[in-house]
Amino acid sequence: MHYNFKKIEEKWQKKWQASHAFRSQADPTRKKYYLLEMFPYPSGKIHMGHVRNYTIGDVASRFKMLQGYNVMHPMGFDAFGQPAENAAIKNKTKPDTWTHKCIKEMETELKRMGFSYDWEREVSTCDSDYYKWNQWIFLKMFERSLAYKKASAVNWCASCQTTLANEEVVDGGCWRCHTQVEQKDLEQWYLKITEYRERLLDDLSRLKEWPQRVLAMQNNWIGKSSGVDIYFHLKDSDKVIPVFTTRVDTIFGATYIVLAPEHPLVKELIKGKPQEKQALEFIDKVAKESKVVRASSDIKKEGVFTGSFAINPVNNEEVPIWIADYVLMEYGTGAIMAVPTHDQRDFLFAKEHGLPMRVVIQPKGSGLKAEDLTQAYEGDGIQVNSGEFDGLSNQEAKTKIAGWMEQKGIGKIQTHWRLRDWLISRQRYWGTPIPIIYCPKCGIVPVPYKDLPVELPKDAPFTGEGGSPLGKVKKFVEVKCPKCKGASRRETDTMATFFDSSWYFLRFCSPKFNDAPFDTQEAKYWMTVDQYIGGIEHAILHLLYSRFFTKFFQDLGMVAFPEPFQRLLTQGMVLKDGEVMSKSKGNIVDPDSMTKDYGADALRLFILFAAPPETELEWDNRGLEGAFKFLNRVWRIQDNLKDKADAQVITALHKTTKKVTQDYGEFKFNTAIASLMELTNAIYQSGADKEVFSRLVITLSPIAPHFCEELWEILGNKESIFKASWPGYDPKLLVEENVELAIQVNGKVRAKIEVPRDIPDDKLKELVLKDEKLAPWLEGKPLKKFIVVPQKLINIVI
RNA sequence: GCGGAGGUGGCGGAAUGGCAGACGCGCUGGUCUCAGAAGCCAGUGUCGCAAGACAUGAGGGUUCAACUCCCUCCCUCCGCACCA
Repeated sequence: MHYNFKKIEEKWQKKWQASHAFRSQADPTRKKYYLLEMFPYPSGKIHMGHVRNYTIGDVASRFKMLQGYNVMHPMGFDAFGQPAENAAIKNKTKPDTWTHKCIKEMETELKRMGFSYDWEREVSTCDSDYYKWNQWIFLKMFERSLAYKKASAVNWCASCQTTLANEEVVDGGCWRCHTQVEQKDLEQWYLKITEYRERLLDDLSRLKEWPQRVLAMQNNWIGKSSGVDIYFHLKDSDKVIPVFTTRVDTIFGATYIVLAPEHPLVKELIKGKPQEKQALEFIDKVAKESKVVRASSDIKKEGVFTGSFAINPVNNEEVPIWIADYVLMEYGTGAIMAVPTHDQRDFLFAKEHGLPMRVVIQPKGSGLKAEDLTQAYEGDGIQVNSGEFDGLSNQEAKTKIAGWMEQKGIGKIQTHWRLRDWLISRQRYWGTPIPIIYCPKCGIVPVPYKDLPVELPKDAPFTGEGGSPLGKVKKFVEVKCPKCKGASRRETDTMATFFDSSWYFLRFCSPKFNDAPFDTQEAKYWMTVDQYIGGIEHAILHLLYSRFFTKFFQDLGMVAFPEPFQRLLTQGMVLKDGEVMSKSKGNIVDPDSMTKDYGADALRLFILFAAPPETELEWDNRGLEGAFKFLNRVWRIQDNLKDKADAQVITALHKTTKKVTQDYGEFKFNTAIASLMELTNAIYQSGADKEVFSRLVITLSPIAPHFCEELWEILGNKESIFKASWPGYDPKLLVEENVELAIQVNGKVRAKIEVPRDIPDDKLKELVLKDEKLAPWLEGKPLKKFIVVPQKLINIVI
């Protein structure tokens, strides 16, 4: 017979709810711990990824609780977004109705897992008392010119019928539906995240408890590169083409320059030249290629001559101006100087089109000749053919040439960034309305703060055709201008949902606060988030935006810290048969059905035991059964308690307590569980008393909370186990009187010996050398060394 | 190409200079039972009857001692990328 998990889990879930067991309140006399897991999109059902994410968080949270911290562990819903609209169209319902139904269902499933959330702090981003503050933040940004509107080529997903931020384009496709993204010219709202790029980059160094790879990805994404803008004058006019380079040391080897086909000067350069027709054809061809195709054609470098020339400002040489597909308009200045001898791409292009080459960097101890090169030399060396800079090391020359060019006004030290401003307009209904009014007289007018929230009309028509439903709601669109009271039109785009999630961790500090997005006093106590847990897929998007918002609040004087998340854990994915679980693959394991068969505690135990939190986890039904078996094994201990446990078991208990305490703190739950299993095995060998069993139950409780509450009660305790305190361990009890040492001869184990723990080395040596098992190995050979590693092993070198 | 994480039994994984494979799954045997299930006990890296030999992606090195440190290389996954 197994323990009655169904009854026990329901019982304790009810008790926790009734007693507000996980309610959290600011208390300056206690040390706080803010534990947060990335809140879910309310699809209606939780999946194994959620279970894993939230179980890791729950164990950490309950462990901190037992250690006496004032823990805040909130949960909410990232409730705006497209799936609600799609569901509304499909099921002929409203996004609002559908979302709230899903939230209810998901709450139920989360509660069934026994997670220790403070539900009184719950927020849903689709409620107007949440999104009102999105609008408030937007207006604050607008006042500071951090929110602005501009016309530009934007990423457009034809399937989702909306624009996308750069961060939302993955491999040239929409992050949601993978449809190839098109470029479209539109006027859209942006947030000036680029104004924070320097701080976003520099402060990465503060994030010492973030995974390296997340830091690396953000660093990559922000993409700072330092170099020099060099001004090339056109030969036949006074126009200037700036080119950007990080290798200014190679400027004397620049034998031609290349523009991106989209470069604004190109049309002028080719006008009336014999090459005009050919060039236009080429530009047209490149324009038709998608970004993906253009990036993938990495062998052949195609291009045409414009017929025009420019002047290299360092030596007044005439250099031809080419157009090529390998130069990108969106990076640097959209134009490069080409140094075929010292850049592989330029080398290939120059070979292809017979362009001149000149060596300007000579590697130490060799004599490179341009005509002998089979590839570009991109390493360090000594400057040659570089005028007054000859003989310098190229690294030294880099600084000197840059300074010299600035002085002569022919170049400027420049930094280029990959990060672009954040496009937040979405042509969708189910999101936060952008609080802007367009007045024919006054232009762009922000909605006054007193008029917030701009509520989403609940009765928008959902047909799935003809653009955003918001545009069809007359009473929403047609408004009076707040300034001149004239007839005006309301913005019908909504905000990207990543806006909503960029500050929810602050809202949790004071979820019902009415005067601002959050109560600065509450935030002062609770923030920063001590531990944040979520999927690696948010390494850039959500985590970058949240960092940006936090810095903005810092500038508003609302928070005093630059970074929101102290420590970050990115949990690995849950796989089935080596693949990500997905509907299309039909390999989904539903957590809810697993809890029905084995209970939430067994599911929690298995998911933590099967792999360390950061690595991928292969789902294994038999592993889950094993976890259930272990719980039953622990359950049966209560039937055979004796009056006093053996010294052996006491030692095992203290060892386990030490190990579990350490491992929980470091999120090594798999080895913590292994240690608890070892203790259980030891108890099966020689029995436990009530004290030993009680401590086992407490140390297991963060992982299997319902199960342990029940045993705790059976053991005669009146209060919840989570009111108990975390057991310590006695270092004196960790060591046994006798220890077994391995005896190695030349590094190979040949015998074992049991000796008193503090035997002196000379006694030990005497004892060991007498050991008859070693005789065959030692016979007649002189002893060179006798190494003792205390309480572990002995190595005899002969 | 740049950056990050990895490569250990049949499987998930443990060990961060000190007895490789903890713990679990699976498998084998025993016990209990009329029988089965569950439970409990024992065994289980490979080769070998054994003594023993060989084993942590490959090869080299440092060390009394290397999964762990150093060098050379291979492979897998992830992010960025004709980034000038």
